[in-house]
Amino acid sequence: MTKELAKGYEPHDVEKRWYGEWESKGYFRAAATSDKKPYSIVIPPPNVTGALHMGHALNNTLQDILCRWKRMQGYNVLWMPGTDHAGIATQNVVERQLAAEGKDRHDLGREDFIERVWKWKAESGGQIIGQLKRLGASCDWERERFTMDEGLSKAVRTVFVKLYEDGLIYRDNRLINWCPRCHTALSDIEVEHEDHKGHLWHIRYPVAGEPGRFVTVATTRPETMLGDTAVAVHPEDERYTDLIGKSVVLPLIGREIPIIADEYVEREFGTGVVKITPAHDFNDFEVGLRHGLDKINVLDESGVINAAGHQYEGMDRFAARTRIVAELEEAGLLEKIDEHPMSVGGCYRCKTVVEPYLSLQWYVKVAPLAERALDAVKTGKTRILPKQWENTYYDWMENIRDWCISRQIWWGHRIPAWFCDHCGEVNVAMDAPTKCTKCGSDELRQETDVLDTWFSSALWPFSTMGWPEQTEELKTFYPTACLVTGFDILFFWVARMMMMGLHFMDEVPFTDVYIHALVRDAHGHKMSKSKGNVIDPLTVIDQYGTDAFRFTLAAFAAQGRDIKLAEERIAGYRNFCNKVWNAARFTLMNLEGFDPDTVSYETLEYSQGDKWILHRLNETARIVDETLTGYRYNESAMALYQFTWSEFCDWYLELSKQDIYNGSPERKQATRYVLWYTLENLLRLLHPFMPFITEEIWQALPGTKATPTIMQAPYPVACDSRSFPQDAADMERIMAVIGGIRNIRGEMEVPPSKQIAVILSCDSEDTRRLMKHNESAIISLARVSDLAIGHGIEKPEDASIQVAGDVQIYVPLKGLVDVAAEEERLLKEIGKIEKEIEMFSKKLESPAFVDRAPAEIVAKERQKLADVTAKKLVLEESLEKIKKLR
RNA sequence: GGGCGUUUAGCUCAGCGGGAGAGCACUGCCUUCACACGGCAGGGGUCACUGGUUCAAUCCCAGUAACGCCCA
Repeated sequence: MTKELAKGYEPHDVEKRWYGEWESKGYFRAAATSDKKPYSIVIPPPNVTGALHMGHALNNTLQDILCRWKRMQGYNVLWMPGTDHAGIATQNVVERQLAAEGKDRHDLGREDFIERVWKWKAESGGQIIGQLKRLGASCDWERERFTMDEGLSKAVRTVFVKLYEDGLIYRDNRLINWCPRCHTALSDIEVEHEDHKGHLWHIRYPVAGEPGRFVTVATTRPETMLGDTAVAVHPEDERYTDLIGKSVVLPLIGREIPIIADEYVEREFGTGVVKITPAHDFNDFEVGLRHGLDKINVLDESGVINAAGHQYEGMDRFAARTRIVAELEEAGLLEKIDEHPMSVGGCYRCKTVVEPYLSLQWYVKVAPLAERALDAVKTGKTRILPKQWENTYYDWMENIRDWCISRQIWWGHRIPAWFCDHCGEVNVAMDAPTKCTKCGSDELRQETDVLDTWFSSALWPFSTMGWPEQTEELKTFYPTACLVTGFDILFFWVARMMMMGLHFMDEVPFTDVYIHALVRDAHGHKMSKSKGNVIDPLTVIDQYGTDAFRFTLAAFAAQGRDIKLAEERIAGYRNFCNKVWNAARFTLMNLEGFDPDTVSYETLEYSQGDKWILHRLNETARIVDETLTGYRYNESAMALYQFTWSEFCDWYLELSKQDIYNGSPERKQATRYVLWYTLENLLRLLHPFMPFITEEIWQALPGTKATPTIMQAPYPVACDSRSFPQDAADMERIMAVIGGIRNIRGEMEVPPSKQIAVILSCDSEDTRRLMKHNESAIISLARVSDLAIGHGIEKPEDASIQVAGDVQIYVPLKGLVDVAAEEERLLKEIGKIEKEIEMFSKKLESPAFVDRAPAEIVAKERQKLADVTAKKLVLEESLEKIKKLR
């Protein structure tokens, strides 16, 4: 039954082989209907242009851990995969290709361009799917969706029409954020603000009809003065009271504009006089509305000055700035230039400086939607974890502004609205109407704008399950169990899914939102191509294997903290994989001819060590269950790591050797059973974290398997019948004795090849029996040739001593070491103990502590002090004796 | 300007109201029949600073500083 395993773990072949097997056998498939309890997660759809980066790797590893875990727990698990059409990003990719051919999208025209994008997608889009598979992602690939596939497009149109009919979608001509390179509107959150060193230009505007009199305005954007339609002062600013109602003459242009008073003006800013440019500044736009000012747009869609800019027409906005400043200076109208730090908005796709731009766009009225989304979190229908993010969510939801959803690009869901050229009516419908619903004209033009990419993503939890059709999938899997994501898309995506889910499904889209960290480089910097500090997950996988990488991510995924990915840690977990592998090799080597099917757990007689490892295994299962339930991945990973390495390998495997090699047939059989049992359970516990190596080993284990894959084997649960706290505690006393002997060996530099004689003097009969009962373990793990156990034994004069609980350990030194070394060792040991004694004594001497601390705490401290004092006494006596030997 | 987070061993990070932990790195011994990607033993920390609460603070509270992030 058992197979030979290679000496070291070689991940690549194993990964490829098992992933292919799992996928082809349909183990990732979810049933639309099932008796099992459902558990569903929708993947945050990566951009179809995307390549796997650290963020994806973390995000998807965490989801896969949950899915594999829940699947093993017997749930009907759906992990819904797919990709996002990523409007602007994808259009940019194809436009860059065209540019390389010396063309732009207008050379192709809309239809051909879109066709070209589809072609690009078919050929090179979605490479990330293959990369997710290398990560081991157990998505139900047969259900893979795309935000622009037919079903999802229908969902998008349905939602748009319904929201329009509900009065929650409207058109308006106002200022939006405009990217002069992408030639499209952006929503507020698609603008990334960055601090820049800017300037504050002080410009003199001559007062009309009062030659020689000026007001000085301060501005960070002098070129927009071309569109000024007023200057404003604070109504209570005494410096300018007499000017209110008068006019100034706009320099360079000569247009006369009014001086108005508005409380928006900060008296302390600049000179207290500001220019008002309603078409190019968000605040000025509001002022303009209050005062009925004209809005003069001086830019075209590329950020070039238009005809309204008179002599500056055709100049780029930044060139115009330079020219205007120069000409103002020439005219003696430039008073001064101050340094001025300012925040500049950039397009989140291409980093171009965005322009507040006056245009007619479509909006979603979000206030009513936001209210429900807010309420759902406040009432706990959806939990956001870690909890601190709830406040961020509340803040944003409470201050939310209407969502600009139209984009002037071609790649995306075209807005289902048709304008009647005859009567101007806007017809919004699922499908192209043949005539105007108002006037019956057939002169209809479809809106050319497409929807914000995030509009379709907002529907993802239900559109992927077939909505608006009432499918079995929707019934079974909506709402989903958990959404795993980074905080960077909390607003872009999570908040909007909440709003749309509640509005259209009347239920939250997920009950938990788990927000994970951002992956940074080892120094805490954001990874970016320009900084050259990007670590490519695929390179890591090539180098260390998927399992090691996944385990690293899980171990780093502490809540509420960014991950600084240190490569040494990955190497450390690669070593861990190798350790698991070799533990399995050892176990299999010793299971030759062993058939677990013929052995029953109940009939075997277990040793102290057996019970200890069974107990620890049980505890580990309990901890993993608890921590994973709370999304405390790092704690699960640590518990598994410690158990595997420090307990199973370092102690149990070593303990088992003497029983396997020298034990009675019964002892040998029980040991083989416990080895098999522990390893088999451990593999299942580890599987969600390390899917490949666990499957590879599990398949090699002897015994009949109830399932064809470890993926479907039940996840271990802690049970009281396999909990042996007393035996485990006793075992730990044995381990302490072994530790004591090893300490002497180590400190005295006795090589492992040298066997030593040891005398154990126990303070009680109980302890003596325990030691005696486990003497073979002590002999074998401490490499003892001669072990004497008794109580009240006098310490031989030339022996080295160590104390473990109520056991004194004597190691006769003759021929091993010189007394000086022992003296030094004892002094060191006593030094350590003295510190402890001091601490406990101090505490117990304080009446306040003894009187007010809980009795059990005081008793505990007393016991500790007694133990430590006794130990010190023994060590001191032996130090005296050693000194005499000199 | 508003909000949030972080500060613990040389490095990367856990932890947390009652004797400071892990991995890597470091020192010593060891090619012990699973593993040198290993074993055993060991060194190393006024848990950022200042106050407060408490019998007891690395942990709770307040403030300070440095760094980072988000929003305006």
